[in-house]
This record gives sequence, C-alpha cells and structure tokens, in this order.
Amino acid sequence: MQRTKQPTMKDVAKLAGVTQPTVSNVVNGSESVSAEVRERVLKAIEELGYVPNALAKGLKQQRTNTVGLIIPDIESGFYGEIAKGVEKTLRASGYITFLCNTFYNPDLEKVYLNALIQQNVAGIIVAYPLVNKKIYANFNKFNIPLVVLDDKVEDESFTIPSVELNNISGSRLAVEHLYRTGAKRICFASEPLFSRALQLRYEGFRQAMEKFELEVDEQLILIENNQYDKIKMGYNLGAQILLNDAVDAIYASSDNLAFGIMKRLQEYGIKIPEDIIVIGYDDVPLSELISPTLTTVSQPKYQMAKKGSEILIKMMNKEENETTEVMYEPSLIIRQSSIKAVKVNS
Amino acid sequence: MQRTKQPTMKDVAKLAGVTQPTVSNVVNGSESVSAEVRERVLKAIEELGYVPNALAKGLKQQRTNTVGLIIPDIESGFYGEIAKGVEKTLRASGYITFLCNTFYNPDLEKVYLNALIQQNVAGIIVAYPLVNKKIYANFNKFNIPLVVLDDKVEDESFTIPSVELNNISGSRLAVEHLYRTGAKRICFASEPLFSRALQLRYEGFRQAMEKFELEVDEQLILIENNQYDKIKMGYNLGAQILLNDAVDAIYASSDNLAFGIMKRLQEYGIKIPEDIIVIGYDDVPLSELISPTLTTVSQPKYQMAKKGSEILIKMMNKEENETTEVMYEPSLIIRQSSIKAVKVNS
DNA sequence: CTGAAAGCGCTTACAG
DNA sequence: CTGAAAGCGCTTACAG
Repeated sequence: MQRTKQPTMKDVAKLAGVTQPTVSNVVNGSESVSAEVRERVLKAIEELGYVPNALAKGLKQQRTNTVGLIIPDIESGFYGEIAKGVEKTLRASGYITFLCNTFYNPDLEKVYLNALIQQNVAGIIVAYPLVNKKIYANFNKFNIPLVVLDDKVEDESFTIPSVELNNISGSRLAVEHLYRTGAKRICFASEPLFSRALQLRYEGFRQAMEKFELEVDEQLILIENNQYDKIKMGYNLGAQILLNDAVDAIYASSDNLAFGIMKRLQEYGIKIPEDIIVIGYDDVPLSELISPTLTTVSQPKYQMAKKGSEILIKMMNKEENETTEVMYEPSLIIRQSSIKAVKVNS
Repeated sequence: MQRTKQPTMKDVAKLAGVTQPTVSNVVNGSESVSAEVRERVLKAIEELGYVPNALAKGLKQQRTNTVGLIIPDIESGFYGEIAKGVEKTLRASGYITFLCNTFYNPDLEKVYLNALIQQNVAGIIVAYPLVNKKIYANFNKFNIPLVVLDDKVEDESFTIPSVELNNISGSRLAVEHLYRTGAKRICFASEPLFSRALQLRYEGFRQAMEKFELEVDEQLILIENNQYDKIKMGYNLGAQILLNDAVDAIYASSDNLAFGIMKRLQEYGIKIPEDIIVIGYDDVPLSELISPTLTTVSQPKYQMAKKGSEILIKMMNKEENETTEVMYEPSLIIRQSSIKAVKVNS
C-alpha cells in the first residue's frame, strides 16, 4: 500500500512552466491569467491528475467546506429523512457533511463537538435537543455558525437560529380529528418530555382537549420516565393501556411509539380502528406501510432539513446576520388507523 | 459573527513560557517532557481553551482521521443500520465519518469520490455496488484504503477487501423453507440484477429449486428492468403477480420489495400467508412491525458494517496488507408471512 | 530534556 | 498579466 505521492500545485507549475501561485489562480479563477497560460496549466493538471488539497486550502483560508450534522439515531425513519435533506442541500452548495450519531449520549455529544471544532467545520446543524445543554454555550464560545432543528434554544446571552414545527397546532389537529370521530376517552402516550417539542405537544394536547370540551382523564396520560427504544416503549405503554377499559382513542407523541402500541394491542386481539383509534406523530415512511396504515401528524421533515441547511449556508457565507426563527405548520394525514368502516346508507 | 481568533500552540507556548514544539510534545505525548513543564503547558491549554487544529496536523502528517462512507440511500432501513455500524466502529477508533449519499447517481458518486480525495480521507467504505464501475480504478490510482460491503470487485489489476453475505445460501434457506411449507408454484420477484449480490440470489434460487426438485415456471420469474423506489416497484410487481393464478409463494429479493408486494396483494383481499406465502430478504427493522410480520433472510448488517470498518482501520494503520475477503452466512427469520395456521389434532 | 529550523500545500497581498 | 515572499498551525528530525 505504498501511497504514491500526490502531485501538488508545485508539480503542475513545473510541468506548465509557470509559478505555483499562477496555478492557484487558474484553479480558483481568482486573478486573471492569459488564455495561453491557463490552457498550459489546465493541460498539466489533466496530465498529472492533480487534485487540490482541501486541508492546505482550509488551513490557509481559515475556512473549510465541511459541516457537522449532529443527530441521535440515523437508523430511525425520522432522522434518516432529515439527514438526507441536510446532506443533499449542503452538497448542492459544495459542502460535505460529517455524520455525528450520538445515540442521545451526552458524552458522545461532547466528543463530537470537539472533533468538529478540531476539523474547523464551517458550520453545524443540530437536529434534536441535545441532552447536554452546556454544549450550546460552547458553540457560542467558538463562534461556529449553528442551526438547530426541532428545538429552540433560549438563553439570555445568545440566540440560535432554529427551524421548528408548530407542535401546539399539531396536537390541535390530532385532538380535533379524534373529536370528530366521536372519541371521548382519549389517551395521551409519550416518551419522556425531555424536549421543548414534546412539552409543546403535551401542552397542545391539553389546550385542545379543553377547547373541544373533552375531559382529560389523568389515568390516561401515560408519559414514560426513561428514554429508550421508542418501539419497545410503545409496546410497554400498550400493556398499560390494556389495563384501562373504555379507551376510545390513543394519541401517541411519535409514530414509532404508536407502532409499538399497535403491536401490543393487536397481539391482544384489539382491532384498530374498530375498537381503538390510534394517531401518531411524524409521518415516518413506515406509517403508510404498517397495517392498518397510521393516521399521523405530518412534519415536513425534508423541507425543515432543507430550510435549516439554507439558513446555515447563508450564515457560513456571512450573507445574513440576523437570527432567524422559522416555524412550519404540521398537517394531518388521515389513514386507516382512525377511520372506522363507513356505513353506507342506501 | 466576528470569529474570535482561536488560540494556537504558539499562544499556549507563550503563556506557559516554553516553545511551541514543546506544546506539541505535551499534546501528543510524542517526546518526553518534564512533569513540571507538562503541568504548566496543560494549565495554559485549559486556560486558553486551546483545541488542536486537525487541518494543520493532517497537512503536516499527510494523514487525517477522516473516512468517507459512500451509500445510496441513508433513509432506507438497510443502509441506516450499515451507517450506524460504520460510524460507531470508526468513531471508537478516533475516526470521523463523511456521509456521502449518492441516490445511486453515478455523477454524484464521482463528485463524492473527488471531494473525499480533496479532503485527504484516510480511507473509504463503499456500502453498495457503485453504479459507476470506473470509480474503483480511481481508488486504486489514488491508493486510498478501501473496503467494499455487499459486493466484490473483481479486476485482474487489483483486488479490494470485501465483506459480503453468502447469497447463494440465502436463497437456499428461503427455498428450503418454502419447500417445507409445501409450496410448489414459487414466484421470484426482484429489482434489476444490477449487483453481484442480486445475481447470486437469483442463481441461488435456481440452484435451490433444482435441488428440491421444484419446477421453475419462467412466467413466475419477475425481474424489473429499471431501478426505482423498491416499495413502489414491489407494488407494481404485485399487480403482475395478481395476473397469475395459482401462485403458492413469493420470494422477494429484498424486504422493501416484499412490503410493496404485500400491500398490493392485501388490497386485493389476498390473505398472507393463508393464500400466498411471502419471504423477503435483509431483515430490515420494519419487517417485524408490518402485519403480517415478514419471514426473511437475515443479513448480519451491523456485524458486516463493523467487520468492514475494522478491516479498513487495520489498512489505515498499515497493520495488515493482505487483501481480505470475508463472507457472512445468512439466517432465516421465520415470521407470520410464511406460517399457515397450525391445525391442532386432538 | 529543551529549542531552533524546515516544511506540509496552499492563498494572498504586493512588486514588477 | 506574472513572479517572489510570507504565513496558515502544526510535526518532526536534529542540535544542544
């Protein structure tokens, strides 16, 4: 595995009979070069198979074309789509993305932040509420352009551009739909409310229940205490739900949670939607494949990822200085899990 | 967005009253430094919040701690798990991963390869058979350590370490299981056989059919001509299957394909497994959530990703020079889609 | 054990 | 329009 020495601008210059800075000018189009010289240089580049060294360029310019994407779980449908949107948008503007998968581990969050700083990334996108909140202050200290997705960081000393979903109206959509189906006894099932987004979903749920004059049964507010695999969590919550008789409908704070719940209910012979209606949140790809297909509050994930990336790109280009806060509106995707068989009247 | 100048080793050296190379020695533990000096330096590092510059280090050392991961679709369950395994394994050895999502686009494959070369990555993992086969020669030319997952590149002029699944025995497991259920008329449904892996699945299917003395009906060999979304493709293939009466079982070359097929069959009131048995390939997370849960040939994806990463790490460390070819054995995960209700005899 | 020097591959003024 | 020079932040011999 003898690595052959890569040709440098110096080698190109020698072959083309010019100086090395002239090669630099040709490559970057920075200063005007006579057509004749340009051609000689391009030919030499071609001949040697010269490829610029991004490290040297970055070191000199004090600026790179790399960006860090911090997400908790690349395998989940939700973050997979986010990653795709971010990566594609950044790539189109010439940036290349470091994948930082933290598994919600605060130590790893720290490790990654450190690694990204060492790499002199031009910017960072954080796609979930970091467990280790102290890290936000670090971003500020190192002055790295940062955009937060699905969260908003509030601190008196600094503000961070964010792209979020209107989670209050997401819950309103869900409850309104349940109200229309005639459901009375509605269960709210959720992972721990560790993020702003989840807190708002819960708050929105209570607000909407009040608005539609539905009674909240505190027995039916099922919020887990510990964070772990959401599908398993749903499966466990499903067991709790089985203990309650007379539940009409379940509003789960994420699709994955809903999948676990449905699995458990179905194992016990409960029919969805005939016996119990289920609504999820996120609209991950799976939700239209599972049986019954899942009614869910849809987040425009790809749009949000794209928008966040665009904001970051502007920041990295210093095009825009003001702090931006974008909020998207959710929509309700109605599928089988909430539509009881229609009775046809002749 | 005034970026405050980051402290350098020079700044640390000045504060600690030593020279800059001494700081380097302390940071890297490369040469012995007196305990007293070390302490002074560490205190200065702490005080200034010094973080090493990976670009400068990489430039000087002609070696980085970055690796490129080239995958076609991060959103799919299969590659999501691969990405997770790769990223985690490399991270544990101090490498940080560039995510290169190609969407099976040969131009993007080229663009990414170029970007990775510019970044001076220490190595590259390719997790699928590249569409643009010429690229493999480029890797060789630039002498970048490379490992291929789920494929094997055969060229007289060079060999590339690979981690694959034994796809012949995967098909044997599937057909054997179908044989045992009593299925006679077996349909083979697949995306285009653009990769070695898929070709071997097909070959393995024919071999196994012969072995179990099952007749292959060429009408039931459904191989798509164009590559597109696999679930949609399965949905379309499902329509073709409906045209054939008397199909006992379907062996789909991937789970996603099977999902699409099942969706179509179920829409037409066909019961799985009562009417038709379905077997998939890959064991993506979804396959145990869908209803009925899907019997499938399981690939040890995480293991394969981990093994491939470990091989790459050794190559990058120049620990091992020989070309490695690893082959994993698949296993059959039997779920509802192939188990007809058991008749209990009293 | 410590310090002075060279150089990795570039970009960026600046002089001609 | 072209060339000589400095320097980005490090590592790595090498001399003391």
